[in-house]
Amino acid sequence: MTDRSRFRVATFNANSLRARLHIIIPWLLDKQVDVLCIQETKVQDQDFPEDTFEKIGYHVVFRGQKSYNGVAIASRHPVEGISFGFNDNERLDEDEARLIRCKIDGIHLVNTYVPQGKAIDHPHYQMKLRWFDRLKKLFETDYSPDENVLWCGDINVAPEPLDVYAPGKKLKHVCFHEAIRKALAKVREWGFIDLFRKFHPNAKEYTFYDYRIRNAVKNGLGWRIDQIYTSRPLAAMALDCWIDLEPRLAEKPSDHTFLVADFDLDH
DNA sequence: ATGGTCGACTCTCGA
Repeated sequence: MTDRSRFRVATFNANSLRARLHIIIPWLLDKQVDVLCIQETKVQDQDFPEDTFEKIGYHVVFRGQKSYNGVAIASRHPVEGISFGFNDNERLDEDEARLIRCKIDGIHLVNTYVPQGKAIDHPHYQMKLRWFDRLKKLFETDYSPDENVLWCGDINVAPEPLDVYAPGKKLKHVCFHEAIRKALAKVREWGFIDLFRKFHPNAKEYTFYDYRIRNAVKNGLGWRIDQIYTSRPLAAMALDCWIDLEPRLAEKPSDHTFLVADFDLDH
């Protein structure tokens, strides 16, 4: 896996980028990652640790806000066509800190931090439902399923019962409620392949473990709410997709893990 | 598992 055609992409909800640099920087170097999509950076642009990434050979593009949200993409390859948020007429300021797009090595990348939604009877849940509708429109208007498109990030939805522990008890949870799973399914209908599921159809593996649950990893009390989706042509070039628990097992852990995918861009 | 822990920032909110 050292040939030039190998392309490794990862996604990570940092829950404060600056608080996770001790995990992210060594990991990028150790795992030879080409592109890392980051969510919940929780850092304003003027305070972004750009030098830390530049020093290890990564370009980084980002948009953040104080305390909440924030997205970034770190890349060893040149980054083109950077944009933030949606282009529709429902624009919210925070959308720019939740959706970042660019093109790297001929691959169209969309990195999202989907709103969590709070509770199914809260206005934020309606906003979350609309967010997926807007995302579906964005893919329909700006991309073709024939292109190499990769959409990843903290999707904040477990797509299927297999993707959350005790699914029967999560039916009213904003990350598993029927309406939100249907909204996500409609975006997926654009032509996306869920890469983790492509390679691990029956795996009960999760990308997020709540801090508040003791021994959550050991007891399998997690959620697969971070995902990497690709168009069919790009999925055909995928070699594997897996969850790296390193951030969750670190001495000063994160609640999310790394989700990684490898591609052979020559095939 | 049926509670609780982090991170950012004021002290309580968001996840």
